[in-house]
Order: sequence, then C-alpha cells, then structure tokens
Amino acid sequence: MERNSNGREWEKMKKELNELMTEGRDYAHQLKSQLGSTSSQESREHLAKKILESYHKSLTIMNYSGELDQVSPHSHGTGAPRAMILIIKNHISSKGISICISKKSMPRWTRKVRIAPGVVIDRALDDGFSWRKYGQKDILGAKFPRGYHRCTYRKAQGCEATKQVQRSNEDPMLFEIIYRGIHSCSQASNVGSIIPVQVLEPNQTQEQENLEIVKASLDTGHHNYNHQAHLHQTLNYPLPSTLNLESNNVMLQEKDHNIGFLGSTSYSDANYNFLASHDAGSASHSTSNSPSTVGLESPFENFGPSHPFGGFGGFYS
DNA sequence: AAAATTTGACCCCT
DNA sequence: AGGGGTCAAATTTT
Repeated sequence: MERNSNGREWEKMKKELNELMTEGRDYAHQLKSQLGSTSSQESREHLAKKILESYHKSLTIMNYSGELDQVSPHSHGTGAPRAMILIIKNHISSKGISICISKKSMPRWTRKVRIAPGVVIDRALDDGFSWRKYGQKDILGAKFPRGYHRCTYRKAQGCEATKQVQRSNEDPMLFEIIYRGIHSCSQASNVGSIIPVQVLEPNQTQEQENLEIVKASLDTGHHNYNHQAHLHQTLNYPLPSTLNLESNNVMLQEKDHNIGFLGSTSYSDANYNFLASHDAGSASHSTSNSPSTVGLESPFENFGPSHPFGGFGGFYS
C-alpha cells in the first residue's frame, strides 16, 4: 500500500517534471527561432523568462522530492499526500518568492445564472473562458448532478482555474457556479476585452501577462490602453447583486475570503499597491460608458484601500 | 487524429 | 462509512 501510494506520487512528480521541462524546451526552441529574426526584445525576454521559470520550477520539485517525508509530518502513514504536489506547484508558482498555497486558499467565488426561457443553456452559462469538463457527480439532496470543469489550458499552460456548476433544486432555471482559482492562462488577458458582457477577471495571477503589458506601456510612455482603469473598475465596482443581461440574469453572490493566490513577484506587489492606492481618485470615472463591460466576478474587491493584502490566508514562506 | 465528454473507480476528508 | 472531488479509460464529437 505504501509502495502504491508513493509510486503514484512519484509518477505524478515525474509527469509534472516532464511537463515543465517540455514546456521549457518549447520555449527554448521558440527563443532560438527568434534569435535571427527581428523579433522584439520584449518577446525574447519573455521567452527567456519562461525558460528560467521552467528550470526553477523543475529544480524546486526535484529538491523537494528528496524531503517529502519530512515535509509532510502528518501524512497519514503513507507517502506524500496528493496535496503535496499542489503545494509544491503553488510554492514555486512565482519565481523567486516562495509562496505556498493550498487548494483551500485559492480564491473562490460564486455566480448565479438564471436562464430565461428559450435561451440555450450552454450559451447562457458561457463566461468567456473555455472549460473542460472533467467530472460529474450526483450530490446528496440535489436533483441535478454537479459538473466539474477546469480550464482548458490546464495542461498546456498550467492554469489552475476551476469551476463547478450546480443546477438549483428549487429553480431549475437557476445555476450556481462556483469558481476557484484565477486564470493564469493566455485567455486571462483576452477574455473581457473580447467578450462584451461576461466575466472579467482582475486576475492577480494572470499577473505576468497583464503586468507585463502594464509595465510595458508605462515604460514606453504609451499609456495607450488603460489596463489599470480596467482593473480598477473591476475592483471598485463590485457588482450589483443582480445584473440584467439580455435575457438572463447573472448575479454574483459571494466572494469568499479566500483570496489566497497572488503570484506575487517583486513588481507585482508594487503594482497592486499602486492599484489599491490609486483607486480612490479614479473610481468615479465613466461608469456610464459601455454597460457591456462590467466587472463581474471579482474575488478581490474586498481588499480595501487600506490593506490590499490584508487577510490573505494563503501566504507562507 | 485530436479534442472533449462521460462515467465508474479511486482518493481524501470528515 | 460515506460524501464530495478528481482521475483516467472508454466513448463520443469535431
């Protein structure tokens, strides 16, 4: 039994490592192919960064694997618990800074969608992200099964975002969707601008991409497109508890305290401070503009101006 | 052929 | 023990 469990974990580790290294290799290839070309400095830097990231993550896993036994003192008799992998993954999730995030500490929030008669359910439930269903389960006391979905790009990009969809007992037209984790995939930066009315995520973890954009635009002096305002809006206009969208109602219900995940890099901290302190002033800007762009699900609105990172439960070192 | 879904087995927690 | 979440093989869809 012990052997089994350990074996399994080991297999997962190997798999994880394999993915990381493969990813790194792919980035290296890309970089190589760009060397001769006129590609931007930025894009090359980005690739280099990705490569280093892969190395770092891999090394961290390998280093950890040697001490699994000590690391999990209360593993239940058997080898490293499955959560270990998660912890490790999260631990290394931002280069340089150690952050351990357990599954539980991932941001989590709920959205309710009421389907109007005649509306195609799939369409109504679409939030702009692409999801892959990985399970369905009958839940005690629920008439309808619960669907489990994860981000389509989990494998390709390691995006950990997840959602559960539960059709309501009493009101079969109502769906409760629980989101967990923030999209770190490439979708994260696109969804929202492409999809008019839907979910915008002020991801903290989508970090790299967004921050890079912001940073880049600041560096260049081109304040072309105001990502910050965008984020602000999302942060500061939490949401009406009920929103009327064309034919269906979407309401965001509750965001949990679990705002654990912050892929905090050195400059992301600065950035969020900036965001947090800046908001007071710009908050009132054109609410009137496109009603079509509404920050919907933001687990983050509750980091008040005072303590952007106040109650994070997810930080360890 | 590849991507997505279905579904029973399996794992972890209470 | 049993409930909820996830895995992964089989199956379906694209």
